[in-house]
Amino acid sequence: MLSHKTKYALKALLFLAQQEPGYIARTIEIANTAAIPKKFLEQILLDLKRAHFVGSKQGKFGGYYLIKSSNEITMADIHRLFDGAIALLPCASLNFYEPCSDCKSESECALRHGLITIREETLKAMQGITIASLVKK
Amino acid sequence: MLSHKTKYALKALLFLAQQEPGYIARTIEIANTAAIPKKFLEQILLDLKRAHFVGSKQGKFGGYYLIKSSNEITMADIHRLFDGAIALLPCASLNFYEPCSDCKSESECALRHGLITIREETLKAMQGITIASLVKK
DNA sequence: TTAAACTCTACTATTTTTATAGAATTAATT
DNA sequence: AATTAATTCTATAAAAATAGTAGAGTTTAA
Repeated sequence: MLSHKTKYALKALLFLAQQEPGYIARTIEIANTAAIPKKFLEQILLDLKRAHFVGSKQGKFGGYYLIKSSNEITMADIHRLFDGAIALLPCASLNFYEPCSDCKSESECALRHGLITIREETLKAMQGITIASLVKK
Repeated sequence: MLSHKTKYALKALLFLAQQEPGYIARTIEIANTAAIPKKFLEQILLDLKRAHFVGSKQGKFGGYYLIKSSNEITMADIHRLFDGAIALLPCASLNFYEPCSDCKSESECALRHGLITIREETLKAMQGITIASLVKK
């Protein structure tokens, strides 16, 4: 399941993607439209900025805007940024790999093979969904 | 990501599936082999029993055994039992459906469509992995 | 100089997860 | 009947993660 943080991030990106090119949206505007607690959204937008999905303009009349094309931002990207691994266990993860402490031999682990298959399919699906594809529907 | 509970449940089922037909395994035996805290495993086995995946024999020489064929127990089943919905949000879930409180119109929700697509693919993959298929590898 | 915005760090409250404890019950054996 | 060894059940506790809040600092336009 997605955390609220990831859900809020997606809603914020969706909002930004629907604005005119060049438009700078204030946090409060996004918060009100997308029903997100404002102070919580501030942190999320800052994280999105640090990950180079959005840009910001400071000071009066400042705000946020997309700097990455909405068809290059996938569900997988945002999930990984806020909720971490797509895989069901770290041992089956590409970006958040960690060996299991209780696993004797990884290559002989019965579970891992199945989890890798599931991760491959889920990742494929999540990479197929972009902010742009969501806006279009 | 899977909770420890779900991971432990899968390891316990994997253990049971690898025993001779008719064999009754004690909790402590499963716990030691699969590296699961014994008291935690007791709860898990009880849940698996209530969900009719395993049966139990009480008293001396009692224990647990599979009552469902290992090729009829899928990753999706066990995930749902312990970790709940496969979908990324309740509004996109089949078995744990709940409307979003902050969503005006579900049919117009941009996010939901994508989440349903992802759930369909993930579910398909998870239903394709069974305890039997894991044991075989 | 003021107003309005983002930036940053710290904190707190809540919920969920991960166990642990211990008494009660059941059944086989002696 | 007593003993032993197992499951069953409820309650509790400790730890971690999540969700949200507070407030001071910085930046920029007017």
